[in-house]
Amino acid sequence: MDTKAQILAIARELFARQGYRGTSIADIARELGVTPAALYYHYISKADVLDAILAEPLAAYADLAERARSGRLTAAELLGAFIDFTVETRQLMPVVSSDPAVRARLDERLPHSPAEMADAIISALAASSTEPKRLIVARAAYAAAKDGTAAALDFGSGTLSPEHRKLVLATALRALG
Amino acid sequence: MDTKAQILAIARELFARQGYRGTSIADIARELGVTPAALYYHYISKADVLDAILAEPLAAYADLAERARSGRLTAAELLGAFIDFTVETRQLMPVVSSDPAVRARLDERLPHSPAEMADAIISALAASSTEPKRLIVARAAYAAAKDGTAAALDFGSGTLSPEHRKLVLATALRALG
DNA sequence: GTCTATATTGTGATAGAC
DNA sequence: GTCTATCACAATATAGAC
Repeated sequence: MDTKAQILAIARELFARQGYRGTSIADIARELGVTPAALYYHYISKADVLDAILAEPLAAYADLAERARSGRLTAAELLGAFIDFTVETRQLMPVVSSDPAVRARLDERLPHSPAEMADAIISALAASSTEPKRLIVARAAYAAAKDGTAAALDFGSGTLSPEHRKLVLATALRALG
Repeated sequence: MDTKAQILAIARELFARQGYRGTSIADIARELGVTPAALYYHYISKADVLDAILAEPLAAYADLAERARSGRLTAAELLGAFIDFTVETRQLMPVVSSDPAVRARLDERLPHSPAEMADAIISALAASSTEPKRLIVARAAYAAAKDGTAAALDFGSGTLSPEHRKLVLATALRALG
């Protein structure tokens, strides 16, 4: 593994465990076995490391939101895709996207903020209804899928069995009504 | 309002908006119209301010977990109480409890960590079953109640109407199966 | 109760040698 | 590519005057 990728792997883990603000360049450098200055050869700033880590998950999320907007997916397909996305990004998204500093950065750098993308998915789950009641239920179902997946990953040592995937999907669909 | 309470009100809002780490003593002091040093007359440290803010919500949460452990509540009663708790602590709990620095402090200061209390409630929702499938569904229902309530509060300008409360409760119960 | 002044530490980041 | 040395700054916190 080249150094840039190593840095990302370490930063990913530390950001997930301690948060973005709670992790210093020195923390990452220590884990890698170099001095902080060495990191600046590979990435021009701490925020640049964050960007590199989030680029792929955010692109996948944007893609999911785009498919949701198209209206060509059933609720089951949409929730299933969201469950799979949650599995792939489990360590990172919850911790990092809850850091206000990170959110502010993403809001000014992305065409659509993560919150807007979530809205697109939730709106599609509500069958594009603008009625508050449908949107409340859709957001509850979205949360059920996310946290149900997280719970299943906890019990499955980090992997989601097909059986548990079915269970979580059925639970979220039940919530959706 | 006395100064101590004013400080808490300001800190509560800033912590909710910018996170604990993202808010400095200087930020709070500026909002109050004094110098940072003045705050140290009222609270011995920034963590002390945090403790004062969280004491009441955490006690309420611990009480809810205790009632869950007693096994004397139905799933509907438990979820209803959790929805009401979520309404009362809406600004604070999500942001603050997702800051790793805050979590670490709470873990070492409380008899039961917030995560343990959540487990107690989720276990009760699973009817004290230790089967992973039941616990996964229970956690999904718990999340549906939480985020459904948050969505309803968004649409209701910060208040939860009886109608929306019924809706969220029904949605979470449906997820629970 | 609040101020000024300051100690102290941590952090992101740069310059320049090797 | 990595180092040493260092800067600039922000943050928590304290001392002591008013």
